[in-house]
Amino acid sequence: MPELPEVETVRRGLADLLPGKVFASAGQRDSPKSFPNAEADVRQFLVGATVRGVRRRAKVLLIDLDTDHSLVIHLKMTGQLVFRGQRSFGAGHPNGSLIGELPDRSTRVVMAFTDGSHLYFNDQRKFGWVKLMPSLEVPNIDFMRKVGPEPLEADFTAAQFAERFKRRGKTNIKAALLDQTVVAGVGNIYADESLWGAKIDPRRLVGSLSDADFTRLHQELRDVMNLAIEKGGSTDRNYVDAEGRRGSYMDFARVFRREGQKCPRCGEEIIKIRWAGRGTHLCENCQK
DNA sequence: CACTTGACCTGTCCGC
DNA sequence: TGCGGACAGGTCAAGT
Repeated sequence: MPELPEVETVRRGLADLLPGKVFASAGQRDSPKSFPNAEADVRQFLVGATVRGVRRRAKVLLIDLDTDHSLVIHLKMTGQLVFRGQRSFGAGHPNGSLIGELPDRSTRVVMAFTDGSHLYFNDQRKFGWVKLMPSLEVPNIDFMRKVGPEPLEADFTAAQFAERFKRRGKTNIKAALLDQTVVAGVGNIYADESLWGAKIDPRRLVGSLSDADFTRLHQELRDVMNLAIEKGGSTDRNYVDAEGRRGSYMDFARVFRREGQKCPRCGEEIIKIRWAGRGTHLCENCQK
């Protein structure tokens, strides 16, 4: 999915577009799991509600409403949240949208605003969801209670980062990085990219890493995620931002999806293996 | 509790 | 061009 940099890019787009808009309607098209909300709640707390702001926690988006309710949204693997103004436009429009007419066959939820604009939730694989709930309950859902700290917070130190991994000492560093309860927002792309940057083999046991290893990994993870946000995220397949545009981080990736190419650091061949249940890219020559 | 594996879905690509 | 299988950026539940 959409990992932290992609979700943050969508958040920034929506934060420019949505505040002040008033919901006119919202409903699922053919996939009840994508929008599992009682019709009565939608009528009472969403229709007529004004958007106050858009937040992100880990890979979760939060659209806050003036009814003290929030739309809680997870894009999972293939989710997209695409905004369209009153005048609809398709591929090739000057704004660079890659998405054509909406809704399309992967549109699961359509949200309309009173000014005639729309927000579409597209999700090919139907893993994602849009849930309406009281804003005060959001911190109490299981995921929010368990999720680890935000890696890009200014006061998140290398020492705190290393400390978080202690309870996962017997597993490998790749699996631990993907564990959202250790640190929030890391997915397969930025796990591989940051491990390459820190020169750490993804198969290493967490317990075997030194303080210096954690310090490098902490720095590389923050650097690569900040660069990815600057580039509008990674579009490997489905990901697009709030206006349907692709991200360009994949042009800058060092190992992810670059198997068979030369390592930009040492020139040896980048390989792809199956590890921690995921496709994993590395340079065996410089990641130890 | 820590850890691993399979399930949830649809679409695409690759080998036969 | 058809078909089976593997795989795809993420969590969960259920197993050991």
